[in-house]
Amino acid sequence: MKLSGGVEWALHCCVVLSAATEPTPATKLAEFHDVSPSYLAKHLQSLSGAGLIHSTQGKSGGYLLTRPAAEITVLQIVEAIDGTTPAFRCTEVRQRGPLAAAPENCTVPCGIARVMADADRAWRESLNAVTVADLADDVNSTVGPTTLTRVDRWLRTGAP
Amino acid sequence: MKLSGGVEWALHCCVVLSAATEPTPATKLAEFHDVSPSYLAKHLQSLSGAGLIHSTQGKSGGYLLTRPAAEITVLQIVEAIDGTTPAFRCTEVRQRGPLAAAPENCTVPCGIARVMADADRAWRESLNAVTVADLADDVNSTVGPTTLTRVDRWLRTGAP
DNA sequence: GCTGACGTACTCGGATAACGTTTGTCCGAGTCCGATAGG
DNA sequence: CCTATCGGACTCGGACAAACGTTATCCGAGTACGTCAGC
Repeated sequence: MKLSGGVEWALHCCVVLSAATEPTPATKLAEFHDVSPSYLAKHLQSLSGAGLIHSTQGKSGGYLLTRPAAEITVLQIVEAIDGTTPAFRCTEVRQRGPLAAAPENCTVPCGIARVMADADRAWRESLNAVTVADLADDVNSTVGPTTLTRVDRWLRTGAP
Repeated sequence: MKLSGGVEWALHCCVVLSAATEPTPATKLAEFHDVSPSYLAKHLQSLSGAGLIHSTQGKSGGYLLTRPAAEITVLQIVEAIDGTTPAFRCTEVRQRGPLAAAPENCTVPCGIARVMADADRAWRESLNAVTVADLADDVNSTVGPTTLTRVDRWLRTGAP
């Protein structure tokens, strides 16, 4: 089981965008994180398609969060990049083979599918309990109180 | 994020093996579930390598659980097939780019990595709370009390 | 009748190809800012 | 001096290849059982 690598980039980008005071183009975000601009653009499009960020075109265009950072959860970002389909997909093995169960007896998921679905739910609930604002606060309290302010200044002026 | 399809087969096989009274060859398990024998064998090898099932060769050889079903958790099976590496892998983005953090300031994981690790832990704890014996009980209480007994009889004789 | 060795058939185990998904890249359509010319 | 128009450059968005991992398969090494010959 592997999560798409773009999830990490998207999360960092959202934290950065929560500190941005004006639209930030994808190239700036890519330069800031030192990653491939083309590939990052692809993931930002996914975030845009999910309605988490809003894009404006033109000379001073770029991306901006559509909601306050406290109203965007980590789960929403993960699902925007990685999709909402559960990791485990039941193929109804019990309905195959010589002792197959009849379809009319399979109105409820089998025990294995239920266990996996419960675990998936626990995973998603854990991610849904944290917002982008929480992540931003963590950065400020860990690295330094003025970190995100300096990030915003770098995005606007390029000064460290 | 997608889980290996072999996980489902491995779980079903372990439930069946918990009912088996004598070594069961891979071909029987494949026939019972109506899946590819060669590919199922590969996953059974993974389970064997993890020490969850024991293999005996020869004419009446096959696979058998190494422990009582109540001492084998779903998590152990999932990790045997899918590996123990977490779904999210932190690439230390914070140490890259123009405002990179110094490595000596990165003694603890960043907030994003912590959140993802917490979710992973919740997922694994949820899976670790269920044993193969629980799954077997569920089958007996859902389909019928004699289901696994009939499965064992089919494995030995071939009679439905 | 009992014991020992042998042959056979069946088992697992690892090494080997084909497919699909993810990753990575590129170019085109659309839009806003600034310069410029006219009133 | 103010305003309307035009040009240019920068932005996002979607369509197009390459690489990795998963899926699927095969054949070889090893072992326990059944048989058979000898005692």
